Amino acid sequence: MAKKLFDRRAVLEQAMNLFWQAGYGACSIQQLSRATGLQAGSLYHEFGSKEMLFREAIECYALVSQQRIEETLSSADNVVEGIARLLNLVISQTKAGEYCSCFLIKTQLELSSLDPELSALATEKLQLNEAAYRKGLEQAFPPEEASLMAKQVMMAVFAIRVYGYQSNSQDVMFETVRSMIPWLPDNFGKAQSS
Amino acid sequence: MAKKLFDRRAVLEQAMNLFWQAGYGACSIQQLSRATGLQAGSLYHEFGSKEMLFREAIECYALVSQQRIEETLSSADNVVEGIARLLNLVISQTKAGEYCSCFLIKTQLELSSLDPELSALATEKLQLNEAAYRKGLEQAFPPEEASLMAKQVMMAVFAIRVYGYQSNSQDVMFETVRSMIPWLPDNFGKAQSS
DNA sequence: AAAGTTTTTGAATGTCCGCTCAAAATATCA
DNA sequence: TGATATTTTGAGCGGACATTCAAAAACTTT
Repeated sequence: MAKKLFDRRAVLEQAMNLFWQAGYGACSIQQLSRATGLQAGSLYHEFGSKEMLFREAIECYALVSQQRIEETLSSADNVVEGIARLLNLVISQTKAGEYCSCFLIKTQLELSSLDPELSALATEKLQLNEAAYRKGLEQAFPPEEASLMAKQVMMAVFAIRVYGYQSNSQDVMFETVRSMIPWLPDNFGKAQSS
Repeated sequence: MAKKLFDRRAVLEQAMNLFWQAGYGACSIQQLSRATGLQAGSLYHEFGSKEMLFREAIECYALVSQQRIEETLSSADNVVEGIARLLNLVISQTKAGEYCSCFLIKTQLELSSLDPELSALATEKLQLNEAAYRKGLEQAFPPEEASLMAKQVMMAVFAIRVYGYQSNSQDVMFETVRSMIPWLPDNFGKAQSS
């Protein structure tokens, strides 16, 4: 049996980046072919359809975010420090040259009317993120409080992901987030980044 | 000279609703034709191109939001009450059957790569919203504080507009927003709606 | 009612879309 | 090396897209 000549994971990541940047609808098979180095036929042979490729791209993106949250929270001195570090990261990504928000949020908004099922997939993945925050927080706070705090974090992330298009000044966002989530450490936005 | 047979404003609003729901890319001229009752040729005769129609739709949406903010803030007992009322509205819209977030936010995210100019137009309009909040707040707070508070409001609105896809329970959002913006009135989310 | 002007129509145009498939290339196995 | 299995190719398919434009309709003015 002939072996595949490409690295499936690398191809998937290229496709993911393109979908993330351009959106599902605006991303043509030809563009995907160019970006991945695979011909159209090969893409279909490997992934089945544009939609199935997109689903895998979403899964890939969601897995990475989920792991980043879990690892950061468990490796930090305490949960609150970990969350501060994560928010720090989200804010710092805002100043990237080709800023393109969050793949899951973009998908949710783009496809809510056109393809509710795909939109719902993105929603599910975001809920997993929230659950990861909550789980971490429950190790230091009572369940009720942890749940509220997790929602605060999610909403702060959403706010940053959208506000990132408005302002190129991170300082403003640090200050705003700090005042919106009063339980962040005192040094939030003032010390190291990442 | 023959008179036009349609109500330009009504046509524009129908087009705006379709663009708002489906997005720029996913909205075909044929759909717009069906929704507005005008044939493709008439749409081009009147608006020039799909993009120009879209620009007018954005202007229309932005004008309405701007006016709602200004009127609500100036007619309320005090600015903080007015802002509470506006946040109340944004949260309550979340439970609408065909929830579709905010036209400006969706445009910003959809077109940031594909058509930066249109995306920037949406960004400008959102900045006008923030300016309206700030202007209102400056009547009761020092400029520095008013500016921070306006940013808090914007970020809360962004958060709600995105979180609206996650949860069908408004209570959660009321509580979260209240804890994120501590200066809201005590009855926020507990008294009347609208 | 006739002439003049603008609006409205909707078929036609060329482009790009997602997707298919027979043929060619390539790898593995006997 | 030859037989077999899998992957890769890329031209080609029908359809949907934004846009155009000559002709028809509708309205205003004379």
